Amino acid sequence: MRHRLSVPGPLDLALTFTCGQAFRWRPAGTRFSGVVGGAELRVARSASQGRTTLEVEVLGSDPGRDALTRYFRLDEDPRVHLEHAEELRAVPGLVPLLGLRLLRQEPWETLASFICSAAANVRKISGSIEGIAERWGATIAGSRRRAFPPPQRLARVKESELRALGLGFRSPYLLASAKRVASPSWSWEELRGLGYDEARARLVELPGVGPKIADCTLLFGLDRLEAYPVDRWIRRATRELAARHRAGDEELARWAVRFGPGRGYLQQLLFHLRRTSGPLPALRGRAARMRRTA
DNA sequence: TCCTCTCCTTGCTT
DNA sequence: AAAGCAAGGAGAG
Repeated sequence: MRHRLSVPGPLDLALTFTCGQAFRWRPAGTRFSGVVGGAELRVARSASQGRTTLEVEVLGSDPGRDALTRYFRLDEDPRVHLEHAEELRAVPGLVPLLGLRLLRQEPWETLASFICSAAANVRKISGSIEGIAERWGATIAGSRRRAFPPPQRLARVKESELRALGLGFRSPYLLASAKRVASPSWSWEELRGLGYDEARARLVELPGVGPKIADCTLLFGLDRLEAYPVDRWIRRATRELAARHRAGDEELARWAVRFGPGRGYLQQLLFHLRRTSGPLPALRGRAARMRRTA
């Protein structure tokens, strides 16, 4: 099955897939291959007459056109998220990153991925997630890749098996969280209905999940763009922008509320920018000064 | 309550 | 070759 999806606004596939939000995408010839749900997707960008199109080939169960549009967030132009953060236009190198699309990923896979992210790098996280899928994931018709296993499946593996995959100290956390999420008392739908603070508090109760991983799960897996995950790079970036070099993580997240409802997306741009381009200039806009105590 | 420090695995880099 | 580093969290002090 093939789909051709029209793309509003800029689109940079390499940036979207390698920026550290998702861990199952990799180059495949001139395209990118990724696993989403029960399908392998092979995607490429094409453009003609000023219109951009995303070409999607589906192997396995077809998510359907609407689900793909949602996953790749092609129902919006990413530039809208800068409307409440005009001062960020002054940050060199930020605007060219707007081709990065924040993906709407599946919450369990997102949670598991970021439990694996503790004190790891993107390459290691990808290897861990791919290893879990190869070992316990369902096969995909017509593809050599495998789906990411549901929590009920992962809840039945042994900690030693996770350690054998190289997950190290993250192994007991991932296993225990899988058991919690697999239990009947856990409901992602209920979580979606909660406010940001309550949903975050619920996630932090899971073993191996602190504020940062909870925010990543909310942002990448539950479509909550008000989440602003503060990791070591965003800590540096935001301290520099705010010119508050002693600020703690929660204080930085509160400061970033000024970036508006799309701050989670902007966090992703800042994360990439800070990693690739070094220190950022302090914001000097009127808003930055007036709301310094917000 | 909040802050700081250390430990926890692994593998690649310097 | 020893140390540093990588989308952190838990527990102690």
